[in-house]
Amino acid sequence: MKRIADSTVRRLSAYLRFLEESARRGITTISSDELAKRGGTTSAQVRKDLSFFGSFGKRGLGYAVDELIDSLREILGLGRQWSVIIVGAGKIGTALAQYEGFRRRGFIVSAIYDRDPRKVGESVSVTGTELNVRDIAQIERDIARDKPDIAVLTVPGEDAQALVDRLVRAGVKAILNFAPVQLRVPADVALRSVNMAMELEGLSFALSNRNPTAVHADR
Amino acid sequence: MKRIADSTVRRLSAYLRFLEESARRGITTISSDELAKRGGTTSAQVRKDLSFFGSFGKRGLGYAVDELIDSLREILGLGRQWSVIIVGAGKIGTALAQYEGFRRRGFIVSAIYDRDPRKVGESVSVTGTELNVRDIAQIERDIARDKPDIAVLTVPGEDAQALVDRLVRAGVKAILNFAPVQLRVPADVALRSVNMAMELEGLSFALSNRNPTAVHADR
DNA sequence: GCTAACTTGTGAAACGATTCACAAAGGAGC
DNA sequence: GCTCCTTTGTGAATCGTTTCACAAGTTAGC
Repeated sequence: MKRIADSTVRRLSAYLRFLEESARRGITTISSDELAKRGGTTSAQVRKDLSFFGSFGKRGLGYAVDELIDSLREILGLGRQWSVIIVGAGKIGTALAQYEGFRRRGFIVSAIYDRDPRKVGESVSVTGTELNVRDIAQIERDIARDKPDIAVLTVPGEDAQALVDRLVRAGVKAILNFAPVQLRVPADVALRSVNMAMELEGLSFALSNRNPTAVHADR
Repeated sequence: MKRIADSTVRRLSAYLRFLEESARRGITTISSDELAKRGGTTSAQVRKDLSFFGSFGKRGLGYAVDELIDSLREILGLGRQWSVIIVGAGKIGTALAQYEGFRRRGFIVSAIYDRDPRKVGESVSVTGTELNVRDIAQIERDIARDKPDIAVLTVPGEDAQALVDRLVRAGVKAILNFAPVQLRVPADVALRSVNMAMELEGLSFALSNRNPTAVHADR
């Protein structure tokens, strides 16, 4: 029961994406080396990543594309649909709600919230349907009733930690945070943060230090 | 000079954010331990991170908040303004253009592009001003003339690599990618990627494997 | 059935990042 | 000036991840 590194999980996602593309092109078999080239890593890394979960290849031959896709989807928990709520109906929140890539991968946006009374009741078109913005005041009740799997947080930084605390208390076990702050959650809650200001600062640093520091990081 | 790890740069951003908050609250001095608590790390880590760039504290006392803010801004290259172009005027591109956090930190959106003729010419309100969506066809000419520092890529995955190649050929040295694909750039171009599908898959994995029993056992 | 060509799966080695632990330095009280 | 308390800066130890290197399994050709 080994702990799987975050970087490993990210690479598995990348492999899956490339495998799906390969399948669409009719490729049926692929080697760890081909997979590595496209994922920007090495064949040993690919094999090591997969070896945490079992052995999926055939020596001398490589991996069966369709089988490996199935295995990776299983490993990543993509064999089912996940329901997602979006907390914060600002520009980014509504843009995410409308991003069809989510639905395509099984992440279904089931509700969107804001605390601004002027926004509550407004209609947001989510791929395939329409959702009305709900009042954040009712979020605890809704969570108790609907048991969403994942909350996406797109509120101003000042409000983020207080909202996370409410979400966690209400029983949310996975949060994707877009607010530009460092959040604290209990150990049993999964948290990922996307901090665009931080990414831009990373680029700023790279541009300012264009010495040997070959910053070429695509996680 | 030693190569600075990506994780270090991210933490420096986090320290800076917390320091700015502390300054607003009137705190003038801070220890590595306080800084660590808030950044979710350890005091030794904080001191090590800073030690790559010099020695900024006073033994027995800690760090002067204002001085450390200045030093970090200098290190991260935030002592100047950076001009940013946004490539792709879809939902996410326009949402980012309007995100005022960028401007506040010195990242000025100077142009936004799309290839859809119906979008070209449309007006997008960027904090403080208005920008007209330009035709991607003219992006090489514009880059040669305006020399933007950073390009933010918010186009569909299928188009992303081809566009990156054009941007790189035109002389762009830093790219922030939002397309859900693994991009290749030359070593002298800084690249950061934000892949929301990958983040959601990371949460999916965490939710699926949270009874840490099923994950791997044998050998 | 044998050989050659290939590719996986995996211990071991190398590498890189984090944490430890402590000497050095600054401030406060007397 | 001396002692005590605090906190930095940093070499050394530790820990975790990546890369190496090779035995073992698979296919193809003859």
